[in-house]
Amino acid sequence: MRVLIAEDEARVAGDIAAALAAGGLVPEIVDNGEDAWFRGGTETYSAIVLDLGLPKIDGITVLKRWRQEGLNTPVIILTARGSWSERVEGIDAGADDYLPKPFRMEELMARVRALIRRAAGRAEPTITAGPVALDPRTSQVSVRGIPTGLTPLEFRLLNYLLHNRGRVVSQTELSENLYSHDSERDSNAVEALVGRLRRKLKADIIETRRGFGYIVEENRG
Amino acid sequence: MRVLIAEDEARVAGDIAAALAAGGLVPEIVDNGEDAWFRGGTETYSAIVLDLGLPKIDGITVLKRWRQEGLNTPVIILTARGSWSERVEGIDAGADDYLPKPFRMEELMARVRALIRRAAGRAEPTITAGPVALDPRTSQVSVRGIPTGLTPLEFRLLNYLLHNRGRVVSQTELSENLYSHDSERDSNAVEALVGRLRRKLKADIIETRRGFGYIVEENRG
DNA sequence: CCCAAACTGACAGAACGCTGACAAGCCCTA
DNA sequence: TAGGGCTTGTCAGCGTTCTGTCAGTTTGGG
Repeated sequence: MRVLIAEDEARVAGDIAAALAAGGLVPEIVDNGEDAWFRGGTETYSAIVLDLGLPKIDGITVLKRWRQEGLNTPVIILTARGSWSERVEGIDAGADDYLPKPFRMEELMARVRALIRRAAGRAEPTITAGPVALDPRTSQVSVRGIPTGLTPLEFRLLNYLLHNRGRVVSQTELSENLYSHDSERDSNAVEALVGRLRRKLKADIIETRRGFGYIVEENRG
Repeated sequence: MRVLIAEDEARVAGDIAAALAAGGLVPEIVDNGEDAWFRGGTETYSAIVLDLGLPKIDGITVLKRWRQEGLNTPVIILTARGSWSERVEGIDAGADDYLPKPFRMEELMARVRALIRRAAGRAEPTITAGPVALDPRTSQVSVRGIPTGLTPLEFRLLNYLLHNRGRVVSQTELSENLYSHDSERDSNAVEALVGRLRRKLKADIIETRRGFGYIVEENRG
């Protein structure tokens, strides 16, 4: 049971890590938003403890990106004392719970455990678009019921598009979200990727909006 | 600013209504889940206060149905004291905020106000003029409800005109805003562009002010 | 009636996106 | 460590679509 701790104050992070470890969990610490985003998006954690005041990328932004990418790991955010707006914003951005600072360690532990327990029971519904079904739990994609093997990158692309159904997603947005950063200019990597994905999903669910980007239409049967 | 209160205990409902009214909001009370679902789905409210323990249909179910129907009014749920699972369930079901009972009335007021403010911030983004509707979120334009495919430049032109409704926009202003740099003198690119756009939007929303420029009249009715 | 401004259709060069081929990088196995 | 398979970025060629320009026509104000 790995738990990601995104907290820039080393002492606080250390305390949380110690408490979690004492509870049988495996803590990992990052101290800035960029690392948090990357680690959270690429590794698998049972839960994430996210401080909102992070260097480089702010916590809310990190959370929003995760949710947009389809990450559904339970996230508990640590908010400044009495900052009500932060809490609402956090919940809007997809936080599962929040804890105002300062807090007692036992309380954090209780909530983290509760989240993990819940997440274990929670069945994330598969996302579908036409004949394509994506199951985030097993990372499996099937077309007309037939399991289809996708490469990791293809899967991330499809996942992102499905989580943003009904919206035109530009190539820049895609490359920003699929690759950690330093988007290469003048590269047709995304085009090639889309082409490969289309060939594997025989279904024609990804439309091109020339000059705008790609779109998966909202559920049509 | 109407607010729906779904709460079966008459005294509590009355208290909330009084507090909201004192805050300049217009409260409406329903005392069971069925009415809540119906009223919430058919009337327009700025926010909804939803007790989870309702007769006939349980609050979580009502909330889930609303969200499924696409209702995106902010909802704040009232949960039983210390019932952690209810809160998580509520958020999963689409609640924007929760408040454990018992609560101080000021706190409820603060949260309702925060939600309304937030909702106002994410104002409905589609801009309309006559039968033409432009949705920046999806980069889609529809005329009389029929999606209409525009090229990137046509889209930018329409977008600019709609953002400047009721004002005459000169050709130079347009070419300065549509093209990144040095507008060509002696070119009728803009005229050609306007012509193409007009043909696609069968509607006659772009008027010519000979010698001055173009204008899209302010929405009336 | 005159003339400039605006419109329209045709056209060609530019921009865009798709595809197949290839190669570099990576992981696994022998 | 070498080799094979898989993944993914790059490149070049191709067809499609977009868009500026031109030429000819229409419109509208004075």
